[in-house]
This record gives sequence, C-alpha cells and structure tokens, in this order.
Amino acid sequence: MRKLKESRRPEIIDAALAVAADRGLDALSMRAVAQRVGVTPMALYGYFRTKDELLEAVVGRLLEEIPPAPPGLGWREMLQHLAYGLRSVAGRYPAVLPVLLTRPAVSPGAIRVVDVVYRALLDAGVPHGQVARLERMFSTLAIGHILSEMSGRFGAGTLDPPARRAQLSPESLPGHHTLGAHLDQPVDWDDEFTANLRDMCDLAAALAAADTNPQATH
Amino acid sequence: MRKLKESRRPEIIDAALAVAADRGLDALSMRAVAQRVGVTPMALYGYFRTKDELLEAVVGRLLEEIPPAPPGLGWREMLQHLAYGLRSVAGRYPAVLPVLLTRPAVSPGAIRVVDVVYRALLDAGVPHGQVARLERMFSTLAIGHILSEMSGRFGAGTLDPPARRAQLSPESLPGHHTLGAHLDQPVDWDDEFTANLRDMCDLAAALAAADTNPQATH
DNA sequence: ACCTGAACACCGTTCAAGT
DNA sequence: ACCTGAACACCGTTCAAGT
Repeated sequence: MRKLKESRRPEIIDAALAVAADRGLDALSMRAVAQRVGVTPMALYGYFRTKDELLEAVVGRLLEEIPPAPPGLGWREMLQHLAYGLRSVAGRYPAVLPVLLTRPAVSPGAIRVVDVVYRALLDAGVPHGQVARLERMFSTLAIGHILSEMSGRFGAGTLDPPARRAQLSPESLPGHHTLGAHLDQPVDWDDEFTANLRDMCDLAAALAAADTNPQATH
Repeated sequence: MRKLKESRRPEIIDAALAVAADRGLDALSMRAVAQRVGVTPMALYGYFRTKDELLEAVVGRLLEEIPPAPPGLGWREMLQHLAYGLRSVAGRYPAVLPVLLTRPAVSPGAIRVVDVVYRALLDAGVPHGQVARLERMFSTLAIGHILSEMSGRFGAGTLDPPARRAQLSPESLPGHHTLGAHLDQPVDWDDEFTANLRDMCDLAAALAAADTNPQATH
C-alpha cells in the first residue's frame, strides 16, 4: 500500500492513449507504454499500482476529450451530443472500449459525464428514483453499441449472411425466413446509432409522462 | 488454410467451459484448456485455427445451454425467458461474457437465439424493417447489462459513492447534488434487469403501434 | 491422422539494488 | 525520490519431427 507518485501521471496516461491509438488493444501493454515514456516498465508501478489502475485513468482522460456541450441545448440534444462525442472519441482509441464497459466510473472525468446524463434526464422530467437506472441503461446501450460495431459483432463476419443461414434448415429459422430480404441489406451504423438514441430519448419521455399522469402508462 | 479435424471439438469446447467456470477469464488459456483435455497445447490447433475461433465455438455452446422456451408464451414472455436464461448461463461462465459482446453470432446456437428474438418482435408487430435493429438493441443492452453488472462497472467500486463524490466540488456536479440520497441506496440488479427488459418491450410495442397508426407517434 | 517438443516473441508483476 | 535489472510464472503461435 505504498503512496503513489503524481508528477508524471498525465505523461504516462498520454503515452497509453498514444499506444492504443496507433497499435491497438493487444499492443497496449505496460512494457509498450513504458517504452513510449522512455522508461523501464517497472517505473510505471510508482504511479499506478496495476495495469487496471492505469486503464481506469486512461478511460477518465478519454471521457475528458469529449467536447463540452454548447450552452442552451435541450435535454435530447445534450444526450445526442454526448453520445456522438463518445462515439468519435472511441473511434480514435478503440482499444480502450472494453475497459469503458467493465470498469466503474470512478475518475473525475467519468463522474462528470455521468452528471451530464443525470441533468438531461432530470430536465426530461424522469422521476428521481429512475434517473440512475436510466443513466446506466443509456450508457450500457451506447458503449455496448459502439463496442459491438467496432469489434465486428454486428457484421463483417467471415461468412455473408445468406450463405451462413443456408447452413441451417430454413424451417428451423422461421424468423429469418419471414424477414428474408430485409436481412441482406447493408446497414448504416451511423443511422442505427441515431435511431437507438432517439428510441432511448422517447423512452425517457414516456417515463416522465407516466410520472406526471399515471393513467397514461397504459 | 489446412482442413480442421472435427472428432474432438465438443470435448475441447467442454473443457474450455469448465476452465472458464472454475478459474475465470484470465485462466482461460489454450494451455489450460489443453491440460484439461489431457493433451499438448499444440494439439488444439488441429481443431481450431486460433484461440478466437475456439472462443466463438464456446459462445455458441453457451447459448445452446439456455433452456428452450415452453410453448405458448406471449412475445414479452419469450423475450424475458431468453434474457433471464442468458443471465443465468452467463452467471455460470462469466469469463465468456466479453466474447459474447465482441464476436458475431456465427455459430448455429447463436443464430437460433437471434431467431427467437426475431420471432418475438414480429409477434409484437414491429415493422419488418426495424426488427433486425431492435434485435441488436435488445441483445446489446442485455449482454452489456450482464457484463457491466458482473464485472463491477455498476458498483462495488473501491470508494463508496458519497466519499467518491466528495472529491469533486458539489456545485460542479448539479445532477448528483439534485439526486442526493437517491444515489446512496443499494440497487437490486435483478430488479433493474427486469425493469430494463420491461422498458425494451414497451419500446417494441410503441414501434408496433406507430406502424399501424402513424398519428400515434406523437 | 493425430500429436509432441522445442523455440520465439511476448506478457504483468515482485524484489532487491542503485543513484 | 525516482528508477533499473534480473527474475518468475505465465501467454499464443510456428515449425519440424515423431508415431
């Protein structure tokens, strides 16, 4: 439980982002970061207790790179601005995405982002007791979508969809069969991200409406 | 591009699940799986070209462990059954979760699960052109929630929330300040998972309603 | 047809020592 | 106060060889 040094922390975090940006997730090692800083791997352990702790700090810095929202935006625009900002920052450092979805928001930068979402949902009129849940839902969906998209879960598989489906008997996949040609069209992930955001905002609005007018729930 | 052997694939996949189940993600190595099978690490490469390919097969098998839905369920119950099933299977093999969110659904088991969701959304009356997007949204949220919860993103951080927030000036976090005590209450992740599912189903119902009655969108 | 052994180029982290 | 060097116990994967 030694006390950690502070002086060169920002320099090390920058080096980690640089490694992630131009050599990917698998290359983001303590050894690579150390080399970029110009120091022995063991020197990093004076600043971060473990690699996990370094990654946590990296996520915080990444979130701080999201441009601040211009003043006077409505709550939907605030959430959109944040989500698009996250998406473009993540595009620059895709290696850090899995960390975003598995580590808690403990750094100041991360907490500030959470606060922006809280404010937007409060503005939308979401009941106080549901704001935290909706923030988690919103962030899970946003990060999960970006991660799925960038890691190839959503497409660009090794087999094209029609050939892949042909491996299974058509009657065992009635859903795929009914949708047919709809499944073979290429998808614009930008549009899909936007549509998902719109749906999440509609959901927040519906929860707000159900609160002021309980009969409206059904 | 050698041809792969088939004979012992199931045995190897089982061994991988067993390692994941009782020694966790970090221990899920080719060497550990090989040892469990009783074979040299290099023998595995006769059955899977890379570790990634093995993990893909493991995910397929994991999805096949979700119990099939009893007949006669409504579409909401089908989606709930599937989501709860995924959650409990994932609880048995938490090591495999990150793979679920980053690899495409290419195995027969994975495609069958997607088909169940397609069928449910079609039953709900979601327009054909939106079914695939909603399936991706649903799976992203479900897997993302389970992963966030099990990896500790949602809580159990190193600092308790009030102490953590105290590190920042209260006026820089107006959202947290407004929510106050709401943020200090413990959360039941089971309830939250259920609430998120309900919201997703409501969303599907709303999209279905907007389709049959366009004026109802606003 | 199936498997092994040795090797290559890596990991995160501990510990004791150096300036 | 800050950093280094050597070591430990691991990785995924290639290649040539063995039965």
